[in-house]
Amino acid sequence: MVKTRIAPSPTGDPHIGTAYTALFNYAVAKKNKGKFVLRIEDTDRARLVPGATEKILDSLTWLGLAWDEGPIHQSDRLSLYQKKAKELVGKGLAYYCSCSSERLEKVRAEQQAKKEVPRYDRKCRQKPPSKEEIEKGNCVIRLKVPESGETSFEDLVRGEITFQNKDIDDSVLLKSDGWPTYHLAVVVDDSDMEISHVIRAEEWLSSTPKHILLYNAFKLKPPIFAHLPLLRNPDKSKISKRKNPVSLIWYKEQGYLPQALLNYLSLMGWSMPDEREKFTLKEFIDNFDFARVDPSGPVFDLQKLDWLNGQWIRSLPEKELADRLKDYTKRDLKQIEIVLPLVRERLKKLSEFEAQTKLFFEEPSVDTKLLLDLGHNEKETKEALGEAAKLYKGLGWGTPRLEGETRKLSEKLGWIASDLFMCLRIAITGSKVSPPLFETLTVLGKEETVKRLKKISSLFSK
RNA sequence: GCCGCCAUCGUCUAGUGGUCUAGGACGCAGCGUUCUCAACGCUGAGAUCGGGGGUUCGAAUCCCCCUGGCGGUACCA
Repeated sequence: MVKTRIAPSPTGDPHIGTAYTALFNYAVAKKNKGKFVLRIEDTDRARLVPGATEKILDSLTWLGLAWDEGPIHQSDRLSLYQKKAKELVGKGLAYYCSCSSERLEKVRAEQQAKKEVPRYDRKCRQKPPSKEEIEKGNCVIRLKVPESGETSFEDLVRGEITFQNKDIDDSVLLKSDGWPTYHLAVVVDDSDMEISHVIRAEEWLSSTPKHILLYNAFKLKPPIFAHLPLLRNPDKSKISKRKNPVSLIWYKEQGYLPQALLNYLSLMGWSMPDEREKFTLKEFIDNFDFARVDPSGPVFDLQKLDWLNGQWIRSLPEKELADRLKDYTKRDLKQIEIVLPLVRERLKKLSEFEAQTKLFFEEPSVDTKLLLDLGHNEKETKEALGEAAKLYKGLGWGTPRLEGETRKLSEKLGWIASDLFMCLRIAITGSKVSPPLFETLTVLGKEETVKRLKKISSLFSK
């Protein structure tokens, strides 16, 4: 059975890269009617952030990437890793090391000074620490990497990849605090959980041979590997907080739709056979194929995400959109539904809704200078606003009639129609930019419209 | 430094030896529509396919070298 997993570390806010990797893992699992597992890799006790796990769960749920198993916490499996590490020592495939981090640093510094490759000098591999030292508990367990030969594997994205064993360090498997490193835990867990495809970011590519060596040491069959390209900043470096928003919480707060984010992420290093750019998660799953994954690292482009989000906002059923909007505004569902048709095609992100619709619920402040910039003096402007108020007061409400009558008024006043429209727009919305004027008035209502016009009119002297 | 991965418009990409004087999308510019802004439609600018060698009748596509970018090189993941 196909089984994939997403294995984030709770060391900070849920990361866009986690969503990216999760998406591909999810797709592979679903396409093959397999399972998608969530595992929390919380073995680094120093970097643990309280509450981070919950946020990761929330984010994946928000995205709609539901896991079939988990969340499994590595911290619940501590004794298993310890047992496995000792098992390797017993078989002579790993060894205890008592070197202090100070010594390790010193060795590294010397190697670098001599322009050698910085890596563990294998002191304890030659001369193991004494039983007493081991019992004191300050030792780590290291993998005994073969001194010659090579380790290779087939990557679904990149083909066959080979490393020389002499280039591989004797990595720490079990830290002196008794917790496993990533390398040990990932192999123990992926095999234990019967993960069939390890789909992860490219940054793991160079540690994969260590993992293969571990599978060999345990006499286990390695899973299939696929290393996804790394999302990049505009300067091509690995995507990071400093240069790009990376927190999924930010994307949610901004009002990106999960469908749009997932859709955009699918476009990173992958394309539909027919080059369609807007598609659903289901369509992604149905069409997914590793052969279409491009190994080069794509730059994450917020502008294109914005565009795609706008596309999704416009194509979602109105009811569903209104429902989504509830988290981004103080208005209630009924209010949202009334004004939504007027702003929907102007929205790129849900967070913009509040600012764009404020004028319907609260009287805006109006800068009279904007009105005068239209080329009519105070007297003419006051007259126009007053006449409009008078006209509307006795008028049956509705967009076509409002427009028709306002056009007539512009002739009567001697204004260019578009200038008068702009004048009314500013007086009523406080802005030179708004939804279509008469539709806005229709929704605003006669009473409020007349009230606002009168008020602004009264601001000008005769 | 060493090891590995990668290399088509600014960005995301199509392209798997001939249909490519390289197609689409975002962004940008212009035009149209129009009461503003959007949305929408059309047009345009924008890539001698990183460079150099091969292979071949023929290369963006295959091979080699160079260059460049990125990642790894932790008792972090």
